[in-house]
Amino acid sequence: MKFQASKGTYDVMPDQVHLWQHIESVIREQSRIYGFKEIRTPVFEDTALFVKGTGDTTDIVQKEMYTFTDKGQRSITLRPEGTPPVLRALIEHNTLKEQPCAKVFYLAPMFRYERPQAGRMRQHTQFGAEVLGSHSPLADVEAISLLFFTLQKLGLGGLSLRLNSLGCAQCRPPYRQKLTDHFKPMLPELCDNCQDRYNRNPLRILDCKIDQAKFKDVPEMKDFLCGDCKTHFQAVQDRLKDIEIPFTLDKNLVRGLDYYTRTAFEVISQHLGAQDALGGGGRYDGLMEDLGGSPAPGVGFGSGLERYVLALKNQGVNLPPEKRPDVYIATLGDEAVKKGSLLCSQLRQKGLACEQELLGRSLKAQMREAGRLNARYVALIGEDEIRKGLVTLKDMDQHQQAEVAFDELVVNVPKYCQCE
RNA sequence: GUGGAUGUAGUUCAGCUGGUUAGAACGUCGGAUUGUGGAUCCGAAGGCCGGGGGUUCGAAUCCCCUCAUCCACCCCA
Repeated sequence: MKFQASKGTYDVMPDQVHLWQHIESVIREQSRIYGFKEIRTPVFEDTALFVKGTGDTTDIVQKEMYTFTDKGQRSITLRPEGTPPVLRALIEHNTLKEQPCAKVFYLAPMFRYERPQAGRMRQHTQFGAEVLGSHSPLADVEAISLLFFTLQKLGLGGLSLRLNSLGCAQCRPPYRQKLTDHFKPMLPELCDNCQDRYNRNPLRILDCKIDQAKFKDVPEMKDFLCGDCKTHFQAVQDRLKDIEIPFTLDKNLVRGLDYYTRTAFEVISQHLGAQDALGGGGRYDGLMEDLGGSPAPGVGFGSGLERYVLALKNQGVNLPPEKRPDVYIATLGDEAVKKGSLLCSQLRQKGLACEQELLGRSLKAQMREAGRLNARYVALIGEDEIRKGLVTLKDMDQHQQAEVAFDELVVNVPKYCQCE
């Protein structure tokens, strides 16, 4: 039996970790600048939270959830998306009663049972953010701009933002009716999938790539938007223009989740394959109430870090260099090994990143190792050094070395090692 | 869930229509330099050729099954 990572999961090995840490630190810093506080919720929740929040007509709930029964006979689900748990937590902790508006972000693993492919994993990591309590178009722009500028800050290029308005509880039902009326006569001509969508959520038919050609004279949401929705949508667009976020209107952008109202958006990258959305989101003015909280509007997004990584690699972005070890301690002989291990410990106490030989290899091999690790200095201790009570300190960049008294080196490290 | 492609040293890959001890590059280890890295040269280690079954005198190579990975559909981040 040879074990391997489960289907759709992967390991981030040590040589890749700095890329992830870089992305995560940019995300945290951007979130701070935009005034979003981090929130951490459990990896699993009561299954009903997603059935109710995400929506039982969605693919996520219908076929993609990791659901199991625990020993207490509770139905538990590994979270497939971040928004319902976040709202649950805000409701549970009465956050909006203490403050009228809350802005939170999360950076956490999500789980969906899907067939893996480029940019789609069963366990993936999402950066998401939510603005709760505000109807203002500015709230929409807060979410969109955090997403967009964070991607930009990371050096992701070839971005485009697509925008649409799905209307509200007042104006969407009539539109939905109009849409079903429109599709009814042509239903037999539509693909199997769309026939299914017709019953589940007719708006999603607009997303279909196969039948696009038949959609020429389909009624459009924009002609049905109520006055408030129209004003809101226009204001979102105006504010985006003010802050110079380019976007295109996409009347077919529907989003797969049931809870969206008004604004829906998506950021896609040219540098990705079929799964080209770096992030997407929208407004969900009814969701707080659906989940048992006091009515409150909200808007947010989710975005996939695996796709950031893919896109960054595909476009060949270079990253800030990894931190190098300050000192590599090379030793020859038993006494030297003991002395070296003491030096290593003392230098570490002083805050230097130190490595020592653990395999007892030849000096040549130790030097090669130091080179491979890109150590700034090598502290060499052999029999000569032991006899004289000193250390040969080699500057690996300058190819120079000098002898320094052991005690002097430990006491006065900065004088000898110019370390960042 | 559907379709296509691919599984050979640690890694990336050769291996033609089946024919002896399965190769290269990079990496690793050692040596040239008995105590000094990245370059160069020399050498070594390292493979149940994804797994199982079948055809054959003979299978990495052909057939079947299976598993896995990748890509795409679907859907989404």
